[in-house]
Amino acid sequence: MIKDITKAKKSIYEGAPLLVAVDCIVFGFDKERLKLLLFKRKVAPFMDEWSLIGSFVKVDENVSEAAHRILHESTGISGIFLSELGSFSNPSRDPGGRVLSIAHYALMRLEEQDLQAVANFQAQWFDVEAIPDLVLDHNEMVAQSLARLKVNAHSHPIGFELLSEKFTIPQLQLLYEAIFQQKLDRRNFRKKIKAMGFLEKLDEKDKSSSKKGAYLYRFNKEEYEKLMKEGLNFVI
Amino acid sequence: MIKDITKAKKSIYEGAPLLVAVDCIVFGFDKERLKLLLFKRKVAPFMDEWSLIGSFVKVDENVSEAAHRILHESTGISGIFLSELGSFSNPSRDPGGRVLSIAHYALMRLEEQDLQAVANFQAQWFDVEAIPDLVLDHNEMVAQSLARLKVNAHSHPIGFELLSEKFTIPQLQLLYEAIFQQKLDRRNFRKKIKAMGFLEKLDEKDKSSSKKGAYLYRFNKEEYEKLMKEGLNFVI
DNA sequence: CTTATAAGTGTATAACTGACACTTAAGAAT
DNA sequence: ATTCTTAAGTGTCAGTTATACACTTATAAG
Repeated sequence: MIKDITKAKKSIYEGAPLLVAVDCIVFGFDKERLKLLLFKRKVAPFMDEWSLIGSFVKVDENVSEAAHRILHESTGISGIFLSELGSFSNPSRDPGGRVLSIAHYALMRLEEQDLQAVANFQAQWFDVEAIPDLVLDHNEMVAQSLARLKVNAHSHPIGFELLSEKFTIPQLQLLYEAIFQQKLDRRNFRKKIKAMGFLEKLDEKDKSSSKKGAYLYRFNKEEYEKLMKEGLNFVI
Repeated sequence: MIKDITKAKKSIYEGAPLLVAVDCIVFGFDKERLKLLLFKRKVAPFMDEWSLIGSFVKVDENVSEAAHRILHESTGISGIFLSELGSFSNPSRDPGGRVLSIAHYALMRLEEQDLQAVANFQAQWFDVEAIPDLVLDHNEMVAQSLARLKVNAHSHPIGFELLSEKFTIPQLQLLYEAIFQQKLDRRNFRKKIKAMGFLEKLDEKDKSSSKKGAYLYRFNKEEYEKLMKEGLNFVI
């Protein structure tokens, strides 16, 4: 920090600037499986290889703004949950130059149109169980994001960023099973999640996955925030 | 990322480079209280104001290496636990220029010599309950670090980075009380921490804080790592 | 009207958490 | 020598929470 910036510019970076980029690890949930958004690069270098979406931070924006902007420019997606994962700064991580990337992971609800829409951007949703080889250190970024997601899911109702406004309890359970990568007991899951008190049962049913149909619920955000302030422990 | 680096250098940063710095939030524990290491700046700007230690990342090192190097150069401290907190990137955070800082928090054992040694570097250990106004956004960095420390202390035996090799259970309890900012029950604390199974009782006593003396313990790292792999839940 | 399928529900046992009070060791004071 | 002071060390019980587990119900399909 602020030793002498003018000197720093000259002595540290002259002729070999350090560029700052943002990469986004975008997770979505299509009511059954956890998905990851990837892009097929259409230009050199790494033409035709799969990659996360990312670009450079501009001088007049902070990194969070950059992440939102880049995501919007590259996919049309906006207004979703984004959280900083951490920096990836190995000096030789990018053969094209010294680029430090601040990875962000994003969570979004996958509606029908999202599955279509991203195709216009040469993007594709992959099942997290079947992620291809990615450019640079992007596989490592994905692995760290999944680990972070697992940890955070224990203390935040992350599920609600990933589900559409109305969802069934079996859908919510599928999501948590995808995040934790383990089967959960149906009865105990329902008991716990209901006991937390921020689910609102609706009078509608979703019959897309069974004849009987499952009741739809809604997440009561006010109730949740009240509970968080009191120190909710969200253990599934 | 990697759209076209040559173009990026030109169009994004020409004449207004974005510099990358690292700031270190260094916590220590002196067997009684949680402390924070601060520096009195001896040069303009912000002469004579208190500040965290930080400097610029060099082109041939990653940010973690930079944090260790900067800490060593500024304090003589080396080989301590360091973890990335996150980026601070408000474009106007530093009036001297566009500097993005990646904050790292560090935990260290405070031995007698450390209390002396830092004086040679115009540094001073402050009680975390009494931190002065700091330059730039450093107070915010400290606040976020304390919050992170609180969260992490629940899932990692952070205490052991902050205590010297041999410690008593009452010292360990004081540390957790400082981190969580609440009193804990002596009997229950002892019960839980012992049940975790990675404390080795020694035949020595520390009589610095009572006539009776408290038994010294040692942290068994192998045992701890074995437990972590099996999925230890470190809840104090 | 039978069948197949996923949704929905309750209970009993074990494990854990949290509250709580007296005894002990040893130096200090008399 | 005896008493006093101080922090260290110890166990139990009650309440809560976690886990394991099996049958009934609603409805569309055949």
